[in-house]
Amino acid sequence: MESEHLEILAMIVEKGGLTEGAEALHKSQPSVSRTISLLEQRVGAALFEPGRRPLRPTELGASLARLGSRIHALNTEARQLVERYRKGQAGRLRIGGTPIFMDGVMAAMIAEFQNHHQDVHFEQSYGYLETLVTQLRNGTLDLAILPLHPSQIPQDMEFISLLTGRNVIACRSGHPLTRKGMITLADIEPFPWIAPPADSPLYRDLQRALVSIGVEDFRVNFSGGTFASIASVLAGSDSLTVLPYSVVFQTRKMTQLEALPLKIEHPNRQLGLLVPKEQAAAPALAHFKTFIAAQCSNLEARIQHEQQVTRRRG
Amino acid sequence: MESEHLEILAMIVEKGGLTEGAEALHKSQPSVSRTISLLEQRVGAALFEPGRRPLRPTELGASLARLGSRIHALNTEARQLVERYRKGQAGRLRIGGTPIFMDGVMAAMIAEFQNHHQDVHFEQSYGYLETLVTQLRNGTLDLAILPLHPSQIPQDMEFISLLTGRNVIACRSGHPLTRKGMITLADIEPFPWIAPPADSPLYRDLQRALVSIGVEDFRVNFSGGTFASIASVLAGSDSLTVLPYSVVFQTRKMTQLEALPLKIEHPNRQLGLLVPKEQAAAPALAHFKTFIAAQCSNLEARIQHEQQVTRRRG
DNA sequence: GGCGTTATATTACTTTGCGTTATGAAAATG
DNA sequence: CATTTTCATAACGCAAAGTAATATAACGCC
Repeated sequence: MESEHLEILAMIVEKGGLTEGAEALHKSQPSVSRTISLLEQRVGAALFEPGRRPLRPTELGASLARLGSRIHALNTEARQLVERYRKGQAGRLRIGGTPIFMDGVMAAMIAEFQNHHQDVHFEQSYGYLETLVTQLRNGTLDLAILPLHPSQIPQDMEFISLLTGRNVIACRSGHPLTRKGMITLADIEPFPWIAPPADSPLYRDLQRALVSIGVEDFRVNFSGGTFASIASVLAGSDSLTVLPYSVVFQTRKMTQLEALPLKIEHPNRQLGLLVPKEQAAAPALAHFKTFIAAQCSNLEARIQHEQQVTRRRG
Repeated sequence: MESEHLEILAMIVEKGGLTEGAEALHKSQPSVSRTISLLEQRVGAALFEPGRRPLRPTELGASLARLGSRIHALNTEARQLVERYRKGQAGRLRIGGTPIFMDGVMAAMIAEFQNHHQDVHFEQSYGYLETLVTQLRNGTLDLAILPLHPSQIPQDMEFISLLTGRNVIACRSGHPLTRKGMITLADIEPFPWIAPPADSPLYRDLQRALVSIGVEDFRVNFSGGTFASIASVLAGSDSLTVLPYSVVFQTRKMTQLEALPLKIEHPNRQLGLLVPKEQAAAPALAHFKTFIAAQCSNLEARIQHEQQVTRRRG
């Protein structure tokens, strides 16, 4: 017994006649007539009362029609799912990236994206360049978010630059150092440092940044945590750390952080979005890419604007 | 998008491969392979990760497979329904008959039948010869239960005789008359009568029976009710009425009734089962017919047996 | 009851798609 | 790197579904 036939039966019963049913199914009347004949033959019993003009189903016919109707509903659901998937309104995006930036900037943007695309399901994970590229290649990840130097972009990948990778020294708002105009090496010296995970690019950034401003020896009193723990420790102490400015800017209200007005060496990298150069990417991915690009462009503009204001004031 | 294809997809995902899936579906591997290709083409997206040997579904493929699996479950349900219908274990039987006999004898037998055929649904109604035959003819009834004289059997109907239509005078057990050996006309005279609905054959039976034993004028103190109300009134008073003996016999424990040992004229009729001479009757009907015939034959035997015992004693 | 209208069944024929076997290609396995 | 396993493709026959044209049956209406 074919599901298709049950659906046809259901439509005929619903519409109350072969002719109307055939019309609703965009088929000819003889076609559905024969389908019913075939079905009756296979079932071995009449599905419609014989010799009745307003074609009325038998009990068995009505029961089968109910099942057919439920099958049809599921089929419709499948069609709608495909439709939404095609439009990028449904599906699954597996996104991986460097922990601090994912937590500090992307999470909020993903939330905003889901306000417009409710049925897109995100699977977020963390990682650095090598693992991310591997995962992108073997298809366990749909896109990666990470800081990258142009020379590091793999041949088989597309990199969309989102934000300049500028780092800053971050501290709690109200930190003693924020009250000073010019900050010297000696001013910084007393405060302990929070370090990101030792295998992260940000950790190397921290080292190089401190070297660049002359700090040779620094005391680390917290390391290895995620952004949430770093932010908490930072907000509850006078510790310092190095963070992407975008992260500080985006989360400063919630985390009570601010950036010290101290130029530190920043690596020549761009925070951006890495995806395989595939043709068969999930439709939702395209939407997400343009959405994130727009959000980050907006964020960059707000950062620029604030810097101009600060410069004028200072 | 065809439900059939979704079912195939579901099976492949469930079994974890084209080969196993094809086997489970009793099809060849190339066949299901092409079905999936076609489905992917129509959907416009990959349903399985490309270039993977233990064929793994994509997110979309898995979602569609879940729907396909539910469709398959419904299809299976439909097949099982048909199967049970064929075996007479499912379906609907619309049964109509004369009220007293339906309530007094048939209802208990239907209950017993349903112990063996749980999914057979009964729609019971009441009526007399004319309406019943009409309903059988226009297909709003599957079978009728009624008393019938052989000459009354319509040409296009089959009549299965179940019980002799013998009537008795019924009263509550413990009624004053039950203590007498021989009952005379004068004994009966003081008691009021309960009459069945005036349009019922039983009402005419009552009249003729009383005339036959010489009662010319009788007092009716209750009429028109169903068997339940007749039985209640009978049990709660010293009234008399005329009932088929099978009804009294079958329900005497529950209703506290008994029959007076008084021969009354009984019409030359058989209580039986009337069905149209159709070829396409519901399979459950055949089962029901033989079941009821057996039950009634059994009932008749028990009645016969009791009569012999009573005769010997008296 | 005969008659027109309407709905369904039937017929004849074409096309589509599903089934098969045989065979090739690609990925995993050792 | 060879072997095995698993999937994709090709070629072809057949069942079934599509069509238009037409016959037939049920219903309603004088």
